[in-house]
Amino acid sequence: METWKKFDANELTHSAAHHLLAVYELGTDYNGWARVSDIARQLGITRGSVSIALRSLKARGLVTADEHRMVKLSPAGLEIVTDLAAKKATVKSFLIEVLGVPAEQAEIDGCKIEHLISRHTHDRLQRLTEVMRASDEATKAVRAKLRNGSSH
Amino acid sequence: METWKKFDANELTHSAAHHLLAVYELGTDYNGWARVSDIARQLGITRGSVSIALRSLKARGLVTADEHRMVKLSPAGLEIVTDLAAKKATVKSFLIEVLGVPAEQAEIDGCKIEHLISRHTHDRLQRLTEVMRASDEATKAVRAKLRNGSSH
DNA sequence: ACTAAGTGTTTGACATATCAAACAACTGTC
DNA sequence: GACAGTTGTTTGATATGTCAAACACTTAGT
Repeated sequence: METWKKFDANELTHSAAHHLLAVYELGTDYNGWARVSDIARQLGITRGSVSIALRSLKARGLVTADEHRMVKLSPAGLEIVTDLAAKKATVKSFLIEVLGVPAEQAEIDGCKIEHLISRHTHDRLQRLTEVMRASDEATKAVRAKLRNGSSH
Repeated sequence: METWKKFDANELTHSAAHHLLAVYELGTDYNGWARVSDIARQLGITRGSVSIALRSLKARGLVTADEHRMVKLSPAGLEIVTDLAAKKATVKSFLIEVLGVPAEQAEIDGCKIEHLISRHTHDRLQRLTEVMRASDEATKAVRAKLRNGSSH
């Protein structure tokens, strides 16, 4: 069974995923552009580390830089990060709303797994989260059962 | 937000988790004892890599070796791996039974996240899986809604 | 204009996880 | 008992992700 080795056959490492997310989030304030320093600050790592990480993201065509060293997501990078942001949101909603995990723990767990789930799992998880949000009697009953077992 | 950096503040890396699981699983056939070669074969990596990985697991007191170089989980290692095996089972059941993810994809996704979820999330996920297995009318109705949305 | 601060890069270091190849020590077979 | 195969370890290599420190360049303050 060699499934476990496919871990790093992911498109994105944990580190790369968060660098891209940082560029994306910082960019919303500046028309898509972000600076190395701000990325470093946001991720809590040094400018040097970001500089090196961006090197390979540029090489992979996921980010671009202009003559003033401002950094921006490429179309390919934007596509990846959009997908990632959707997964992040779904996982977080699921953990908090459906499972009832405390927000802080949901943040920690979600952060670790958001970029690892497949398209398929994401779709199904999103569907489940939507269904569980409904307020018909059947759903309410299931939610109630779920709550009762919380003293685990 | 520095939550993301806690990724490797995990007790266990992906690699360490799978080495421990391998010792555990191989051990069931031999009274708890496993050999480096068998671990390597099971994980699909070289004996050398396993040898090095075991070095640090020994140093951390998670596995022990006897005079014939047979490897065994320590009590601490066994405790960790028992917990891990439970998470693995829960995540897999959830993905397959509740989400309806195909078994192979569930294997891939589950393998990536099983060792990353917290105790809390595991408990809640287990509860959800149990609740969704029930065959009362309310649960059936929710499962039906879930299925209807599968054409995503 | 000068100085101080901030910015991006590079370098050398370390840790993890892997490989291939070489090695020494058993195990088995004839 | 000798030779072949298997086993566990070590070594040197590679790749990623991080750090601190040094460097050069730009920006601001006065």
